[in-house]
Amino acid sequence: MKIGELAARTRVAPRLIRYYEQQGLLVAARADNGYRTYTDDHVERVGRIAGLVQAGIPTRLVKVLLDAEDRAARDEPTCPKEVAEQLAAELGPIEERIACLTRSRDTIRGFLERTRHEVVLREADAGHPA
Amino acid sequence: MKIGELAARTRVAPRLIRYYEQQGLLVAARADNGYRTYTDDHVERVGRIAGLVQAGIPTRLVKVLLDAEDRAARDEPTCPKEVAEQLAAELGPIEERIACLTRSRDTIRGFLERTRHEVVLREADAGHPA
DNA sequence: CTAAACTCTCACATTAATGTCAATGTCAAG
DNA sequence: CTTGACATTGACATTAATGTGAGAGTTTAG
Repeated sequence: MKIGELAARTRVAPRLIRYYEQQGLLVAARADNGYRTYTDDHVERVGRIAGLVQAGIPTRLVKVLLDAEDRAARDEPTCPKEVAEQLAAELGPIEERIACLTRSRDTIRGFLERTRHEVVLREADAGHPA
Repeated sequence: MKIGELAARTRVAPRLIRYYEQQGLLVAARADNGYRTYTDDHVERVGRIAGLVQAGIPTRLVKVLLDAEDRAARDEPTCPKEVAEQLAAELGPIEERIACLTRSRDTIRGFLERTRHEVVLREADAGHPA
């Protein structure tokens, strides 16, 4: 598929897909005409990249992470010591982010539950007003 | 306490603490001399702000979130419909971020486990080489 | 064949979060 | 009282992620 379809499927702007490629997070084959061509695998890859970037992971680290995932997927647990150190250094901050977001998620859920009840009550009132 | 201590305790630069205040995420009392003064509560607050910002939540939304948490803490489940909508809109993206980060966390953990084993093995080899 | 829709590259603008520096004021210790 | 550490404000710089537009080639539908 071409970049437009990939963009549509991932809801990531073509501009960004090219940017991610430029940052080395993504490799795209080229058709004879120079157009980038992608496979279904790229859909997941781009989604993952965008997710991590939106979660505040800078592209430089996203690269390290995805490289690690790629190796894991290929059952290649070998990983240069230096990379392992980078990963280890990221673990803490990532866990903090998860904790922070989880807490906010729970807060929001709590609010929405109560709000939904209120709405229901209000609708009930509207249904049979005094 | 003054801004320096708060910065040290939260590991957030004074520059940013002031920035967060300017964005309305934080209210600081002022001493007679104009110095900002903080309480212990601010330590947690600033930590939370920094955590969310680093998790990719823009300050504008952090404000909405923290306002909600404040209300929840005060048992004030009332919340303008408009705010509830904003919260609802954030929920999805936040969950995605959590999912993304969680996956990366697991990948990293897996790697580190295996790496640790390798290191141990290598050390063992070093201990009694052929 | 032609027009519209896509693609390419390149350049420039923007936004948010942050760093940095300068000029000034305050405070605490010697 | 002076010096050094810290605070204040304000201006300016930077970085990363993104938006935007131009100019040129490609493809597809009519």
